[in-house]
Amino acid sequence: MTTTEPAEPTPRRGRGRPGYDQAAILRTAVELFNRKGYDATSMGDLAKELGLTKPAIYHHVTSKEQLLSQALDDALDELTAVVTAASGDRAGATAYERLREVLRRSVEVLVAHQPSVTLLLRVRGNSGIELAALERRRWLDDRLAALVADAVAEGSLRDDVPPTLVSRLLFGMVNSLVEWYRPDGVYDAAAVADAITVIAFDGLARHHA
Amino acid sequence: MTTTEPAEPTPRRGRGRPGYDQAAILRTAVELFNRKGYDATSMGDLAKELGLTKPAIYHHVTSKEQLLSQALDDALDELTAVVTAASGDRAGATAYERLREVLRRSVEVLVAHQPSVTLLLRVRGNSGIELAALERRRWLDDRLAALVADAVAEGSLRDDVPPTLVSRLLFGMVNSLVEWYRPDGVYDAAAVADAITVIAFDGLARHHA
DNA sequence: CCTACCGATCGGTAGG
DNA sequence: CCTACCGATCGGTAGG
Repeated sequence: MTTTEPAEPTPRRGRGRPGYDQAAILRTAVELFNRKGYDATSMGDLAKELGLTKPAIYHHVTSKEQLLSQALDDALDELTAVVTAASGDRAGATAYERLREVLRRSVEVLVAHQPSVTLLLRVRGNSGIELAALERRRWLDDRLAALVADAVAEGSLRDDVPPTLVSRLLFGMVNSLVEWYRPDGVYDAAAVADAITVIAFDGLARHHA
Repeated sequence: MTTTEPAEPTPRRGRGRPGYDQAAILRTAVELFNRKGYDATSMGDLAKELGLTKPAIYHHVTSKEQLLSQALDDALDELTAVVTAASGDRAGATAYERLREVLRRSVEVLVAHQPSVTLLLRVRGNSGIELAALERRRWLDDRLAALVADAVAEGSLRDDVPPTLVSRLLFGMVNSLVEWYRPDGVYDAAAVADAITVIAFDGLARHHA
């Protein structure tokens, strides 16, 4: 199990206790949620990780679910921005170009917001908050499927594979990022986006009919 | 939330109670684990789903973790068989052919054993059983990465994308199956395997340099 | 009266 | 298989 240092306390404003703010607690909470799972993470675990007592956390945060909700909103807001920017035909951009763009920007979001997106992709719908997040996710998936269908319709993508299947697999590949990508590793977001684009559009095979 | 009927009780052996056996309880348990998450599923939930009391379950099963362990073993045994069959060069088969084969057979396993594989792919390492499963998974991933590297080395796959990245993305795409594939849907295992193979090796783009 | 907490414990529920 | 429970721990809150 990886040892993780809690998010840095905000720079001390003079004398007194370290003083976490809401954002720092959220970062540590999301990291724990992803490492152990949301349900398996107790507020006591979070307190220990932060070097606080459990009641002290409630000085900054109203509930465990609020932490989940904020992380899910962060991920969903970012992904929604990407999909919205790529949906609807912008001046002169083909569906194919917009699909490439949404793939590239999705990878950037997954890399820049990996903790919250990871949490989002693991939501099961166990509460109202989770169900609402799943509904927003479905909206995103529908937009992406429509974009793929548009690219097939305009003739830039092959039409011998069902567009819905292509959409699932394409973004399944992108989403798998959260399971293995490490920001301190050898690949940056651009390298991953390039690899995905090459695989998806040009294929890996060197010689084929 | 989807309503799910519990696994059918084994055919009654005459008079008396329905009489679940271990396998039927395991099926229902795994289905619940996947729907709500392992930690969020209580043995009471499982009892209600089966129409039994909580203690009655322990007549058939020794612990909640045992149910998890059996499901993980099922998934890992199946995937290991696929990878073992494809690893090491069999008579006359190129790495490229073996890679295509392992992709196709992986899809078949994911479809035929979706519940247990889904559970496997969500394991976080929260217990000894989970850590052992993660170790077996890592072994599989290493074998798959080696197979991709072999295919690049023999010249059948393009070498301008890092093989480790290709391996991650390829099996990320395959593994995403567990998140959306429905056995009662329009696509069978062969259709999905074909789509993955086409995307991965030939690419989606219709015209490219 | 503020902030940033603490020690102790609440009502419920977990797996067994 | 059920009724009746256990040791422990859950998320959250009391007064100070």
